[in-house]
Amino acid sequence: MEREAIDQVRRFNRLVSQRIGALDDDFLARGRPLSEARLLHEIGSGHSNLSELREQLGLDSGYFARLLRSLESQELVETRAAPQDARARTLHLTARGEEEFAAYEGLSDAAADNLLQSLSETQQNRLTTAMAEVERLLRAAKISIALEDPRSADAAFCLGEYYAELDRRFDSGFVPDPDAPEEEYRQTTFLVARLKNNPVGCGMLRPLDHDIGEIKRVWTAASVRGLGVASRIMDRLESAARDQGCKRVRLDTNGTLKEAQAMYRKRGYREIPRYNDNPFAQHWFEKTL
Amino acid sequence: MEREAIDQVRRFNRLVSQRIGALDDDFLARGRPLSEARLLHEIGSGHSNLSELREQLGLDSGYFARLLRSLESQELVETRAAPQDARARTLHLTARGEEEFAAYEGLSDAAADNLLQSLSETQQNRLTTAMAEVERLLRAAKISIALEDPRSADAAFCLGEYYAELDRRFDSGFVPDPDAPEEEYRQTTFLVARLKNNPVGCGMLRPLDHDIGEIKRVWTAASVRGLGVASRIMDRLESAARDQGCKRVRLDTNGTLKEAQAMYRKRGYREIPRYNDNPFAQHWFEKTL
DNA sequence: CCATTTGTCTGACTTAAGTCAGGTAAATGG
DNA sequence: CCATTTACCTGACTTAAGTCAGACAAATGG
Repeated sequence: MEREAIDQVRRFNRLVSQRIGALDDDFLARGRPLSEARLLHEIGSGHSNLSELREQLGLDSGYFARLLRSLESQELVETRAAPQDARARTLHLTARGEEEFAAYEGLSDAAADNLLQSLSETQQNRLTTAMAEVERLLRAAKISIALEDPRSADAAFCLGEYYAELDRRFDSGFVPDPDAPEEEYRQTTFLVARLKNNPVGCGMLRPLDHDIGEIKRVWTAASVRGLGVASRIMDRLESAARDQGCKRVRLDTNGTLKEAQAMYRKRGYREIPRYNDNPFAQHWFEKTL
Repeated sequence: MEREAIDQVRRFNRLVSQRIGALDDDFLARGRPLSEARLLHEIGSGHSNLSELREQLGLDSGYFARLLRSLESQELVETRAAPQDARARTLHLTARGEEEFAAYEGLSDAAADNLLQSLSETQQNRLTTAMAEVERLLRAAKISIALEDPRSADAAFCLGEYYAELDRRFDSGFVPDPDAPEEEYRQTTFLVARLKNNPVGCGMLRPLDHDIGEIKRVWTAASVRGLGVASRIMDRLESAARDQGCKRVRLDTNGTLKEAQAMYRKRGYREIPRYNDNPFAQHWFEKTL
């Protein structure tokens, strides 16, 4: 199973990189080095900030400057001083640049369409559906989850976002608890999910009783919802609880958080009577580990 | 819809080529140019014929020789004269080469596993399933279907394979009709499906009555079954029939060809009474276009 | 207001990757 | 058996892609 999955991924990579390689060569077809074509494409797609773009493409600043000079000498791109900072530069396509950009777009579209056209309609639909799934999951795989100090800046950011959302969604609004004492922090397992170093989710576990843990503050940024981040956080928190010797975990929630409740039930949580005096809680759940 | 599908394909390509690029760089991590690493990998995977491999990788013969010299000087690869032809050479890994090959394999496995490990188990299954689907369909998309003279070598090859298979599968064996007269060929629409110029499927349409066409000899090579090639051939034949003014198409089949019958029914064919005297036919179908 | 940092640029270099024009020896077809 | 083809090789070259050290001017922080 394991072996099969790895082989599938590797076969996929091999096949796709051939295919994609072939598509990329179409870029070359317009008689321009690939790096220039790519840069032109990025500028045309609205990246007008030089340093940001260089950072994103991960290129050496000298090399990048030279690529720009080349595009300028072809009169495809103009650079202007940035309004706020005379050292920085902004990038813009000229009219000719726009034309070239459109030509590349047309080529890329044609290549994609060509691929689709060699399939029946049913197959086309299956292909795009499967591609969307692969894309979604590759995106999800880029998100890493790690232990974090609950007093760190990233933890604070996640909690801030979480509280703001609760305040928006609860009928009664929401006011967070005051900060927990040091003692409590020490016993807390706090996880942060990150996409390229940006925090996009969190969740925590704390002891409730000698063999019961409580899961709290599971949050996912809107930008990454539907990627199963909350599930992965829950997985990790539950296995942490198990490692700490808990037999059961509990959690509470508000009636307006329907998706969360659906997830809890799907993960095997059962509704139980009120076990705390949280004024914002309307449902209480428990799962036996 | 169209637009969305194209965008999905392009988004997928972009995302995947980044990911794959990152995987490929891992090859570089062993301090060897990518082309050498790739060549080593191919030789290790059992490609021992120099000219075949060069052909497959599409490399210049001079360049290829140089790559080989480099691998030889690193004592990773040995070349020997081919037994049947003293001009040709065969390629083999040395013991050190095997070690390096195993190291690359390990790295690739680790990269794939690393990707999988950052997903939940459910997500891993979904990812590999979707990848298998994409792979299957990309493979299918490489198959092109084109009009062909029914007397060409490729058509003869397909028909030969088709008849051989019928002979194997029919309880009574199978003996093909003698060649049709020129007149009949002229009215026949013959299609051949090809994968990289190798014929892997065929199918034909001929007029049966003034507004009825007959589909015959739809065959798919075992190596590409399950990729929907037969469906695509049927699509093309039916639309050819429509273009020729047919209102209905008919076909006959033998009882042992269960998959074919299932496909016909799925495509809207209904069983009808015997309409010809084909001694090998046991079922007759018709579809209104 | 001055030392330092930041954002961009130039010049001099390297490496990977590939092309092209021949050259040699074995095989092959008439 | 000889002219031609085939399979591989070498040497001389090119191009894309990138690295690195340092230069310069604007911004910034104390």
